[in-house]
Amino acid sequence: MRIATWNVNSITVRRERLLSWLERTGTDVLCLQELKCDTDAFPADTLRAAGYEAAVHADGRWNGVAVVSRVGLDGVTHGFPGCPEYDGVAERRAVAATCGGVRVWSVYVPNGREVGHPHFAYKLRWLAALRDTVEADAAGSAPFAVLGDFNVAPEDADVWDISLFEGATHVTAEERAALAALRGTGLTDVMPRPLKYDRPFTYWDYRQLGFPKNRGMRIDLVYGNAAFAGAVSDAYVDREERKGKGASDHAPVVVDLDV
DNA sequence: ATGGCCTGATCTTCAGGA
Repeated sequence: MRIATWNVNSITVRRERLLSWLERTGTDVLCLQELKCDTDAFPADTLRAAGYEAAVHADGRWNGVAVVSRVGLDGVTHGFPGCPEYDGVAERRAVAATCGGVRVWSVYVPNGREVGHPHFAYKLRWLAALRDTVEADAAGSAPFAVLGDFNVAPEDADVWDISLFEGATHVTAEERAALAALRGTGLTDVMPRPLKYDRPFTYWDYRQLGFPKNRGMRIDLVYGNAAFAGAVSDAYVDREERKGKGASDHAPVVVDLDV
């Protein structure tokens, strides 16, 4: 089974690229983030014609997540209990489904904006609530994974130059501790291989030639339980998809499983 | 990779992204 996660930065703009990419890679299950559309506007019909079902949790301008599968889609869960609100709004940042015997969460962790900003505290609360949500499945014997845009670089090596991140979000001890707590439920960081250079970055800013200069970050992660991680035969970042006009600023992370 | 942001809405200007 080929399973992947991709922050598409607008499903509306990325629709044709997405369809071509699914066909090119033969991906069975795809977790999507930052749809930037209403649930009604999600191209479910187009995907169905290509053989994929979709579980969509989206609310318009920002956020929005989905699980797209051609190997079944059961037990769909929109959001999770105890998910914190921001500014009184329950943002749509998580959706789960069981696809071909593998249970997956597609998550879009809040950005945090700046250290000390209310959004930063929200980000930490959100990760803590996610940890509580996945605890039972992570400890289970069935293959399970949380995939998505975590908006945290787990290690200093996961950004192109750590010296430029002094005081910035995405690399703080608090954010990394929240990720460590999540892993503490029994999840392993499935490290993808880069197709070029030495580190598997998944995001490059649109600005200032970030991609050509490889000023990237590894913030799109696959956290799998023992059954999931033990079945991984390959994992890579598809940086080819970051190239050219009309690319998302994130590249897909692809994982092959022997299940 | 052949370049020095992109997206959607509050819509020609701005918030948010990270």
